[in-house]
Amino acid sequence: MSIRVTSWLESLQAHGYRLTEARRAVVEVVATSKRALSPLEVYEIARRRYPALGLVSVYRTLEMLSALHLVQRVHQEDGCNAYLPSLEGHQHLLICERCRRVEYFDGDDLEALFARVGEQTGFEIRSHWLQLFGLCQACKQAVS
Amino acid sequence: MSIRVTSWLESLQAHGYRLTEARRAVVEVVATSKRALSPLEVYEIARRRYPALGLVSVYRTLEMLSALHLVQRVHQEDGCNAYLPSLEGHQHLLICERCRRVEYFDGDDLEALFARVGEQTGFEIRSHWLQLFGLCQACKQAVS
DNA sequence: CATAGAATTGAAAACGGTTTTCAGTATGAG
DNA sequence: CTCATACTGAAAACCGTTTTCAATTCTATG
Ligand SMILES: [Mn+2]
Ligand SMILES: [Mn+2]
Ligand SMILES: [Zn+2]
Ligand SMILES: [Zn+2]
Repeated sequence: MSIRVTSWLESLQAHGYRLTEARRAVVEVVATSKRALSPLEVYEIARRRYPALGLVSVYRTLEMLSALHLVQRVHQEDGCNAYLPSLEGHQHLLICERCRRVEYFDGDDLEALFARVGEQTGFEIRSHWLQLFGLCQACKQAVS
Repeated sequence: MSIRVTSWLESLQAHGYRLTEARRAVVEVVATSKRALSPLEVYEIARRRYPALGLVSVYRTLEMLSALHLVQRVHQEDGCNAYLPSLEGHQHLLICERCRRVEYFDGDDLEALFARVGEQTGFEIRSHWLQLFGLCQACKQAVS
């Protein structure tokens, strides 16, 4: 059992949620995924372990995990309904346009840019998204 | 009549589309907006000029304008169905979280970051999104 | 371990934004 | 002006998501 699965289940419990088979199945799928999954994809995969699972429970569990900042929604040109484990703290995503595999990175240094843009526009800047798109190593070879 | 309205209408015509009242109404609203507008918002505003307008035509016109790269879809935490005029070339958005007003900026220098992340992950980086969120001058005062 | 009450479940219905269908209309080339 | 056809709006269909609800499952407590 992945450490992340255990830790998510403990988090749910610590926030007063009960541990049920439906939640366990959803958590196991999402917490161990290396790619962004839509609710329907989560449903189809999780049902292999727990066939009685309902799609509604996938939505409800994703909403909880989202409120606890354990998952985040990923936006792409071709859809904005995929979810991914959130790492600790602020980080950015690099997404494979072909297979949806995701890598995390940080180390952007945009403070100077924010200051300049804030000054020029009069905006108070509160947050930002920086997301890269491309092809992962496997898909790069598959395509060429 | 705004230069951008004229230019969009010419673009549509140049690509073989007919100029109709419905299209004119939609183009006039979207091309002159300083804020990202949802199809329904476009519909409601455009109907003040052309009451016979159907919501379907808003969708159809937005799709054309999008294919011609004259508008772009804007993604936000609370929804991804708003459209905005696209400026020439690559640029980034700064969006007011309260009123959706948008400013454009460029001058990001992220090439070094892309090179480093590409190297570390093995990805071929093809594009990126950089979007800032905050409060515009007017909303900053209204909130405080 | 047994109980009881509340949280949770999945099925079905409802919802809301978007797309398709279709018969009538307006556009623009000739 | 005429005519073929691109385009229209209304209505229906569609599809992902949310709500409703009666039945079931947890878990705190004895
Ligand atoms: Mn950052
Ligand atoms: Mn850029
Ligand atoms: Zn989005
Ligand atoms: Zn504002």
